[in-house]
Amino acid sequence: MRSRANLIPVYYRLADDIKQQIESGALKDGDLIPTEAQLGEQYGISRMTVRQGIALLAEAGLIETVKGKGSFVTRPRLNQLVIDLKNSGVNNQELRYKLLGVNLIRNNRELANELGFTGESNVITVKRLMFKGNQPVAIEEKFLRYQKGKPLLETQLEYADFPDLVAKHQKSVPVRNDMAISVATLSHEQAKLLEADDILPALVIKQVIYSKDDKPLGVSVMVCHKDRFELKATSYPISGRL
Amino acid sequence: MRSRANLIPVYYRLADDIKQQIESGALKDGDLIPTEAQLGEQYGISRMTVRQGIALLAEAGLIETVKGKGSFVTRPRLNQLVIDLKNSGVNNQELRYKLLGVNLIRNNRELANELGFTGESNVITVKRLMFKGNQPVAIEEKFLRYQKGKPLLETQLEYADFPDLVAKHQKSVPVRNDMAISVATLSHEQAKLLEADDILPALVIKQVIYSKDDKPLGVSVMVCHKDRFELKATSYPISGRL
DNA sequence: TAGTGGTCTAGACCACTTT
DNA sequence: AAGTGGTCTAGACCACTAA
Repeated sequence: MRSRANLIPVYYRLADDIKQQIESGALKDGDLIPTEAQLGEQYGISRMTVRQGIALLAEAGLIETVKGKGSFVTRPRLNQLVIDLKNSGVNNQELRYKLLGVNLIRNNRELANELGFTGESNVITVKRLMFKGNQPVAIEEKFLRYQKGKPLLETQLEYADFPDLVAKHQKSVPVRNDMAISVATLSHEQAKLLEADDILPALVIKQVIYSKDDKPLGVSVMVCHKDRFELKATSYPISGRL
Repeated sequence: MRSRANLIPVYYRLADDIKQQIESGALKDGDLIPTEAQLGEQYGISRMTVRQGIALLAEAGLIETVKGKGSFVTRPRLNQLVIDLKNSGVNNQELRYKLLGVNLIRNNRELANELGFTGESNVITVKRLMFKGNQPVAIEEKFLRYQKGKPLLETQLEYADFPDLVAKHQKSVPVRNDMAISVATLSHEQAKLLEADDILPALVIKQVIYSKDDKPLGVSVMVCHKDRFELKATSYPISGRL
């Protein structure tokens, strides 16, 4: 029953109406929203269409539906924060890259084991320096499980982000990326690259990308200048989709 | 057309089948999956049911559908990492809390302004120490916009996480949580609380919770012992729901 | 037993893309 | 013009929850 004048689907309008009621406080945490049948009646639409709207709200984390009971209002899940490496902070548009070196380290089973690359003894390393303007902000070192017949292209090495690079070089499909954020002190060499003092603390961001069977395919370690780099996250972006 | 023997919905089985094909590499990045009509034919189900399965895959970030064209396989979005404060690392189950103090700071418009609490001059502060076992791992200081007639309960102060506390104390509904992760050096006082050396670097996690109209409702600053605390994130969890 | 959400059908018309 | 996905209908039966 979409109005001809506007292009907004009915189910979307329904979802937005309820969202407004939640954000204004008219519907509070724990409240039941009207049943699907009631909403269908109110809006003069079929139940399947109502369900589309309700699905949107559930996706956004604004409601939770329980079979046999109804749909309850829940507070948005502000405990879940999302780091978007494509946009916020890390692989930002403003950032420039300088390739420091690419190496194929052969027959080093020790290193491979340390990285979790089981059954492999050859490791590819890629080292880059990240700049904001003319200031170096971070050193990034990537370790890739060696994959025969999947050469790395120059352009990828310089510009591709880590998940992309792994996807391009590996035959296994990458399905998970784990990140650990910690603090370390700059080594002499690192300090020189970042044009910083020796003893300066630094933010360390380590990523490990896994295949379906939990085999590590690649490891990335970023060492970031504490005053020039800040990692940002925001709450579950799905909430914003409505 | 659900089999009587199993309880798994058809649309779910369809989605899982395609997921397997993607993760095994049979369907690659950029490939078109069969059209909705074709899938309906293959599985002997109606188009609306096919669409339910396709919606699951799109939610998981495994495909993207384009009107008039079809559904394309996309690599899982490993650039989006999720920090789950409820489970991973921060407000962990294993952590214990010790309340250090609660204060109502009156008539301090300077502090309120600094926190972004426009039009407010009273600020509530809550300070806690977080323990893992008997070791202090982090100092957490929260600043809340003062809200008349919404007292803070003892149990909330000691156990509630930050978004919860804000939700309980504010009349405005919290809708966004922004986080910034940085590095600092421990002050003398902080070092003493964390039973650490004075000059030790520390991980600083700052959160700001906003209402619908982008008014800050609360600020939380966590100062974490570098060797006892590691912040963890993992790729978009929706991918795992299938 | 009555009410709820979960699954599914067999159609329809539309907007968009490609040929 | 033909094919695609997007929206929507008016039913149906089921599983679960509550009284």
